[in-house]
Amino acid sequence: MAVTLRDVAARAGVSFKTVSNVINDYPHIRPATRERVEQAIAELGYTTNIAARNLRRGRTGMISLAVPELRVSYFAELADSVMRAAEARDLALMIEQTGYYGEREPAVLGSAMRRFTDGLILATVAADPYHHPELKVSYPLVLLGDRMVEEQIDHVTMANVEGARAATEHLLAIGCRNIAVLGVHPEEEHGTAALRLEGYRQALAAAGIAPRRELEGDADRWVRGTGVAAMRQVLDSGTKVDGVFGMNDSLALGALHEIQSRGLRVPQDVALIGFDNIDAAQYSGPGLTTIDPNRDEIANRAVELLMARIDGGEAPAARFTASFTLVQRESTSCQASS
Amino acid sequence: MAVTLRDVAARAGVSFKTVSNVINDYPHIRPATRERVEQAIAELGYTTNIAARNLRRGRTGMISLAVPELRVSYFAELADSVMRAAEARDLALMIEQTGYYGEREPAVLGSAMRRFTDGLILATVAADPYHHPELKVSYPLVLLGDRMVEEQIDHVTMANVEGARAATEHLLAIGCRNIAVLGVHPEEEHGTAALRLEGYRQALAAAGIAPRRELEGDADRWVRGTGVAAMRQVLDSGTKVDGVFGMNDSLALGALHEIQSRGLRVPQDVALIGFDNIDAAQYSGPGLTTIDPNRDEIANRAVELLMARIDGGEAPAARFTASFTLVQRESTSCQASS
DNA sequence: CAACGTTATTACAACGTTGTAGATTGAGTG
DNA sequence: CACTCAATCTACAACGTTGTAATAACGTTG
Repeated sequence: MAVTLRDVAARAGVSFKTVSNVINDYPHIRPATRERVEQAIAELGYTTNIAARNLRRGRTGMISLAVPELRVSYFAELADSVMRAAEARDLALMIEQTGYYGEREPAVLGSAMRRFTDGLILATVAADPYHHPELKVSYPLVLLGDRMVEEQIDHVTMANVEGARAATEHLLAIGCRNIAVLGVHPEEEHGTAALRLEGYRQALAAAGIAPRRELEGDADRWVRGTGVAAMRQVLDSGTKVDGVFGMNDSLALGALHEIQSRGLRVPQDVALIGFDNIDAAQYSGPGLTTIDPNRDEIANRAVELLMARIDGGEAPAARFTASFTLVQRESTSCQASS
Repeated sequence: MAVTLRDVAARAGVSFKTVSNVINDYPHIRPATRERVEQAIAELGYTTNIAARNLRRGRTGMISLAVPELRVSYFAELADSVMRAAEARDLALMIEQTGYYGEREPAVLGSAMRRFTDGLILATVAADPYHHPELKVSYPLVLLGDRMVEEQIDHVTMANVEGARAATEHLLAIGCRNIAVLGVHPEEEHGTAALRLEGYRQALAAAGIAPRRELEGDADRWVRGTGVAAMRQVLDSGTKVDGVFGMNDSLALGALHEIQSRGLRVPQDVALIGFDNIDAAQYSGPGLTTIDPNRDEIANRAVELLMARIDGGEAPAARFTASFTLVQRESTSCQASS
């Protein structure tokens, strides 16, 4: 069944080590020999036994990515990006799930499954940066998260505060003055919700506008359903709203639905902006303006950092914050100024 | 760095094979010995080297799942199901992507990456069952697809025709008589689109209703945007529509948007049903009635079949069609009968 | 207490690959 | 033509585990 180096060697009339050399591009091989070996490989359909190579080399060429839930679009798209980044470096990627609230993080961090791979990229949920699972693991680890919480570990993050601020400023720039924010976690001091709320408030403050609690819609999970509810909460308060910042796109899309079902027009009556730039944002009607956190950049940087660690880099923990861009679509276009 | 069986053995004062025996639950070990070994393992933080075990055992304990695109919700949710099914059997899962049109299928089938795993579950796109990549591979393979196209290979599929028929019958049952269908691929004879269209037509025929071309909305990719366009195509034709069957949920959600933005109410003016039961279907307003293809059942069966092949089962190619259920939500409720 | 049959443990040989170091070849040089 | 030095190839020993088979320990029994 399994064709080995020895089988190929026998067929080509060389030592099995020569076959190995051919495969690994050892420079000093006569063209004639190389050709004979390659032909034998082709004839026998040899493929190298990865388990043996891994054992010998002491590494697997696989890395793993742990995300909360694959079925959350943002993470599916992130996984897609990381997969491409890994592929570009000839690495295979394994995906693991830690649960929506990160409840399986400890299990994943300690998992035997992890032994399949050379290192781990962990997309933390990290609502509370001080209540972390044991991150002092003995293998290469890169964190992908909202904020840099852990001093000793490589960390790639996105510009949550700045992005949220830019989103809010965009609404201000097109004339909105009564801007709601959706997705607030009232009790939380760290984590994405707190950071993006901070950006929102910074923008308001810079424009000389005081934040108002009735414009802040709460939402625990950031999905469409809670977006609908949060929008409802704000609109039902009776306050005037001419702009909405959804702290992620799902919230914004939920809000879009609620706004339209009340007979209000987007963007004419209410302008709307999201955060994440998931695929669904461009398919809504109107298309959703949003902050693109540059997943490709995040993914590439994370894989790069991880590889450096795997290769034994002893540099101090690296930090990287990805750039973001504002993607303008119809949900904030041609707004009549207030 | 790496702790091996030998290190543990030295600490526990036994031969390294005894340690191996403890780990592998060999029955004849004295309790005292077992305890000593287990303590040594704990103290040294030993974890077994998977590469070595794989090499020795001749298998990896990993399987791979190839889907077109992870960012398509249906596949993300399918991957989630397969991951759980694999986990339940102590298998690790690797995910690969074959591209929206399956253009990377040949690469994945022949990929060296595949050598990491003991077998492959391939979610085929299979628009054309006769234009297949080389499926005569030498490793265990299970197909997950719309229809059973290949005689020689284990195949798990869903009841596309029956599901579509049930969806359409549901619309008929609540009184719809002018039922549009969205997502038609006019030139295609096989594949999901053709099958679901067939189910739609069967239901109409059984009710004594003739199909009408102007009620069939075309859509190449099945995403929200094309759903909007397909719905527009049908409504712009000026024909009366009181029910819509989206051949998947994304199409239906796109249609929902188009319908509502024309001031029509769902379900009062137009009832709407989808197919797939993706998460987003329950977050729309109104919630989307849809056909649930029972991904968990599909996933479990596929993993089961694959394991049997990996274990050397020589049974003739198995076929399995998952059951489906109709999930009723508001988009088809309390419809005033026509 | 010798002989026996379990129960526990261990020695040894793989699994298929790559790194190291040594052996061979062959061309160029004095 | 011996001599040197690359270029080319090969022998051997790992990597850390598990399967096989042999050995050691230990109660039981006659």
